[in-house]
Amino acid sequence: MGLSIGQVAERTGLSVHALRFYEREGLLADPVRRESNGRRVYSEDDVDWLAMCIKFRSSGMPLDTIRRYTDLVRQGPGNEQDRLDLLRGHQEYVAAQIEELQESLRVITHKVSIYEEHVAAGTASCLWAPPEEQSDSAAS
Amino acid sequence: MGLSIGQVAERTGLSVHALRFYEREGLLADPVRRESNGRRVYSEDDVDWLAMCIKFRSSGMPLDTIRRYTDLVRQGPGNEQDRLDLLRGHQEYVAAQIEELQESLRVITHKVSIYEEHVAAGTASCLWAPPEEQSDSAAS
DNA sequence: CTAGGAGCTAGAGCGTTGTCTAGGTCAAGT
DNA sequence: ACTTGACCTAGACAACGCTCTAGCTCCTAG
Repeated sequence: MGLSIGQVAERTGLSVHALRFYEREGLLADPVRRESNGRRVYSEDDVDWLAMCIKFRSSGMPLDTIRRYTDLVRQGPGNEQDRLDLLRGHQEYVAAQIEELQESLRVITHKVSIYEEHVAAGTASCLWAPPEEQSDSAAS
Repeated sequence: MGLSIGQVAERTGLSVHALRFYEREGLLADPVRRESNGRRVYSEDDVDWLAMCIKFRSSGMPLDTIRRYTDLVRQGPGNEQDRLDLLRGHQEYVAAQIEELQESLRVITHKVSIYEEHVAAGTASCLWAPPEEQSDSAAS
């Protein structure tokens, strides 16, 4: 039931350093319990919470915003609208990111296909215009 | 035909500081020309190249990698395979990012919908379990 | 003639997100 | 008894990607 920081590091993929750092930054919903000797004891709930933080982080939510969300949760019931606003904001942000990446991917894939032809044609490269940037801007 | 740094900043969205920074970092395919008085003169090609750099950056390519790509282009024809490898690597990276973001978006959207019900039900929030993290991990 | 604005270089500073070090405690194994 | 390994705190350091400052030169408009 109680997990050491090392165990939590192992299952979350965060380093023990990062775990302590996240705690200092106030990203844990409730203060981590301690053994008599001062060592941290994490619960499964803590791990679940951390997993959520990691999802937030990996989708580009700044630690600062995670902290604000955490604060709302820590304050308890009554601010669900605020949490919802925050989540919706991030939802839109992630959706926008996906859009942008898809657009970038199209561009990159286009460049890749041009180089593929180019390379497949072997020495064809030597036939291209010497001013490289021109051939390249033609490629993009 | 020749653009000042301010004009380029305006059309690329980069700051003049960032433009000089990029140049110092070797991200420009060819050295920017200068007026007699030392001021930079950019060509349309430079702007195109910068636009490509921005696409790379916004899709998560580190400046370092952009520099490597730039170096390849600067070296001229003959290394198309290397360029292709680099582009393919980034292509995969972007695709993976999109996947991850889509997964995150699903999770977030799920949380949002739970809070929406929650909020729509008005004071229903008060009916939920006081230990917030539990209700929340239930929500995720 | 002078003030403003844009540009220049070199280099310092900064926000974010960790990572690492120093110096120490504690428990278990040999 | 001693070593090893996990853990602790406080705080220094680092990578990345800019951003800003200081101190200067130009050009143009009033």
